[in-house]
Amino acid sequence: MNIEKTIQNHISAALKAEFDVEENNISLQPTRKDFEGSYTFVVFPYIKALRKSPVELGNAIGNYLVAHSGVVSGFNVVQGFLNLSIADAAWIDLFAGIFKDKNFGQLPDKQEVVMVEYSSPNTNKPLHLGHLRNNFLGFSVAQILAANGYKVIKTNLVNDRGIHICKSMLAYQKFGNGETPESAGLKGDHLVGKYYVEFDKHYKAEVKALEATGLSEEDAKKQAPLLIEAQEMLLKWENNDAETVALWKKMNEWVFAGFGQTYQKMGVSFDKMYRESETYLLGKKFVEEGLQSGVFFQKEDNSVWIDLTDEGLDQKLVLRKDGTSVYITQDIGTAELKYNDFKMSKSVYVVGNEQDYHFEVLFKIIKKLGRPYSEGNYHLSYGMVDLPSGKMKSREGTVVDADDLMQEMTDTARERTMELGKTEGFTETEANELYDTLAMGALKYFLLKVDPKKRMLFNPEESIDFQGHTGPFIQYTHARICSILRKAHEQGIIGKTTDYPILQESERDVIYLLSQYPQVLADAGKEFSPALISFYVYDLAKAYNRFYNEVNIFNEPDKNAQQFRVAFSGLVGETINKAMALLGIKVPSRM
RNA sequence: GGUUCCGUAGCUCAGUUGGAUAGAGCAACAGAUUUCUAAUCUGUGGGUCACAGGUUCGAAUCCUGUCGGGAUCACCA
Repeated sequence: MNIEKTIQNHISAALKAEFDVEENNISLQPTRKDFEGSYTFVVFPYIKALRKSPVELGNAIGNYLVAHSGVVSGFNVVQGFLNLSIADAAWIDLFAGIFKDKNFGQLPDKQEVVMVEYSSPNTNKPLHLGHLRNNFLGFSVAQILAANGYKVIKTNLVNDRGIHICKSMLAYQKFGNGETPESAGLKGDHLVGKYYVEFDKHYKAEVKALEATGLSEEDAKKQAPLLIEAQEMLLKWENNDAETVALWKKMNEWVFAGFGQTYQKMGVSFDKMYRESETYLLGKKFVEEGLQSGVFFQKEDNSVWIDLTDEGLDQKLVLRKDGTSVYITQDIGTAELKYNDFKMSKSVYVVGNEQDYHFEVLFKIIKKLGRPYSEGNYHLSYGMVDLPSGKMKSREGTVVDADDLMQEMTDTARERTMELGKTEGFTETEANELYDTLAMGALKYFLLKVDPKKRMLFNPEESIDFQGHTGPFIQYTHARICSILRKAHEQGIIGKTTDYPILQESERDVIYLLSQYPQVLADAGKEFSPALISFYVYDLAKAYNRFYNEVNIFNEPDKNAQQFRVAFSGLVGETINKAMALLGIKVPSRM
């Protein structure tokens, strides 16, 4: 039985019976802690039309609910707020209903395919902190949508071509001396990243030298020999030059091997990988067709553009004058390919908010081209991750490397666990698994608890915190519950949901939270917001911990109460497990 | 400069369509363990919700303006 629905229906009925008012959209809110009651109905909106005082109206509805609803046991009216107390029997009934429902937390099948594209790395440098937010978000959103009843396809569009790759390749060619990941003792992505930095160093030196000869900064940047070489290399690549392609393939393989390891540690996965090198030609084809049909136009230098001034935007380049494709060219091609593969009705792009403009343009172009996937495109635009020292800049070396960070977190988890002396009874493998679980739990929770749309600050000291509003706090609560269930099992206590005499305040709070789970899940799916789940599961863990401190299970003389509390703890543990899984976070049974 | 997002406690963040005395965590201070895991729990202090107007029974929330910050406006991806 859903208490909320029951009350809403009876308020509607009360308004109809007592005042002849049709109102089917009744909104309830949880009662503030300082007042008695569980649910509150605000009567203000109705007093004017009914010409009643708030107290009169509140009393009338309150009395009606006590008499008819079967769940409201009492009420009080403060100003315009009708606070309703719920009978224990109704809470227990609610709990029993959830306990029985094996599919609790899985919403009905929507018969709809949704694609979530995330990660989308460049193959010229290793992943960093910003990518962590992206990957955790993307994976979590995919889990949340699946729990909402969608068929979800996770994809990763790898930007494996373009001028940036050529920069790494060129620098490797010039300064690499045949180095390999094995010979350098580096992960492949880190090795390639090293040469990207190398390129930038030499390029800057060239620019400086040119400026010294009297060139303007702008001209110097365009005329630096290294950049020109890189541009030539891109042209050669697009013309399938054998040597260039061979080098490109070799370096890409290094990077993919490195990324694979990182993804595994992050605990993310994909159903399908797309490579920009496989989609840009299709994009070019659409540009040509669009040029014929007049969606695009060509300038004198042969570059191709779209005019979006009628939409309040600018003109945007879609093909360079040398015929090579740009970022958006391949995105047009990729969109087509993805749709052909999966015929999805919604497509979510998890990409940073610095690309808001890019996606606005992309979606408009798709519409102008009249593609069948013109609708349902959504840019999940998340804010940057800042450091206390300011913005991360890969070229200036102020990035936090993803691999390093995850390793540090694991080290910290190990230290912390040992300090607390909690490793007893663990094999070495189990212990290492635990450190990993805790480390990733802390990191993921830290990055996911903030509203995705907002930029956030990454404070290294706070992120490794294991107390308070953190992943490990929730994991700890789960481990505690498992401990109780183990003991109950040993003592042969079976959970049940009937014959429970009097509920504690903290038990009511927990049951209320449990009942909210489907709604929170639906909201999180609608908003694409793992943060909603994060806050929910934290609240649940906190409420359970309060119960844990106030109430004892195994010393409880009343066997009915004991059995109820075992069932109760089990359900909280399961719900924590489910909610954390939506965030991509594992929960240990001991810690 | 145009567009756009943001400004809530010392710090990091919540605050669902406008609802009561604006909430958590961290940090500070004071407590709780003969009993199921103290990575826990309880309590105290801490606020001009950037500022000024407006809308109304009622505004952190909606509207206008001002100030401050970010992103973007590339033949980079």
